[in-house]
Amino acid sequence: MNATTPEITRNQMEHAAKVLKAIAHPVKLEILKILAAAEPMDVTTLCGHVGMDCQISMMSHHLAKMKDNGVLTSQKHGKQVFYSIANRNLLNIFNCIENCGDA
Amino acid sequence: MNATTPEITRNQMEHAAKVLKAIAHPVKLEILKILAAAEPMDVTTLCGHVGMDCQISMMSHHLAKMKDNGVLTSQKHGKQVFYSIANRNLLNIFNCIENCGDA
DNA sequence: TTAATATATGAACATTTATTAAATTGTTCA
DNA sequence: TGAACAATTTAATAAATGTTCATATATTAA
Repeated sequence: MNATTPEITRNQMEHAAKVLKAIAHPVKLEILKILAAAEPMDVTTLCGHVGMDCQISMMSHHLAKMKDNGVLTSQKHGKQVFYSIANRNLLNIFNCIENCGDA
Repeated sequence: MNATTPEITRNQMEHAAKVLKAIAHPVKLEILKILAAAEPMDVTTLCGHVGMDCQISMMSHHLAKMKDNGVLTSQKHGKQVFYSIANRNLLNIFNCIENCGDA
């Protein structure tokens, strides 16, 4: 341990970077925002909210990555899979960014 | 304008995604954290704080991208260029992520 | 069992990002 | 001027991402 930046934090940084990478995409942010307002939601409905150019396959890829990185959770009911936000604390990210936009 | 997600937000999402992409990297997050504690700072000093595996050229690339996306600002003094955080509001991101890590 | 629906997966491709080395610009000082 | 230093730029390459299409799995209904 020296006086500069402690080594320990490196792992935290790597984890944080993974989480951020898992949401640093317009569609993924929109998924978060939609779920923030109405969660849980199934893939097809979610796709409808995202817009006309939405494809289920693409949605599925995005959702899988977000789930893999601990951003979302899922629950199966019949043929449908419902997604939720794993930790709503993450939603504060929107505040951070909004305030930065035009400052 | 329909009842689902308003079109307007798309631009905001795209902007937010750009900002997030510009920091979603362990070294970039570390740069932010170092500057948060002692800003402004020149490139060589910053590189020293990041660690032994730091190369000036790499640092310069990271800094350029962060500056291009409005995350950092820079000011030249003599031979050195000092970087600062454009909007310290963004630092709240660390809180969001820390609280999400192991929840 | 077959058909229909919901979602996931895998391959292929284009695009973007990260890393490194080499060359370049700009500044200060002798 | 020219040597020394700080930082940027460019180019080359490797690696990761995003998108689309085709296919596969799972569930339900007929």
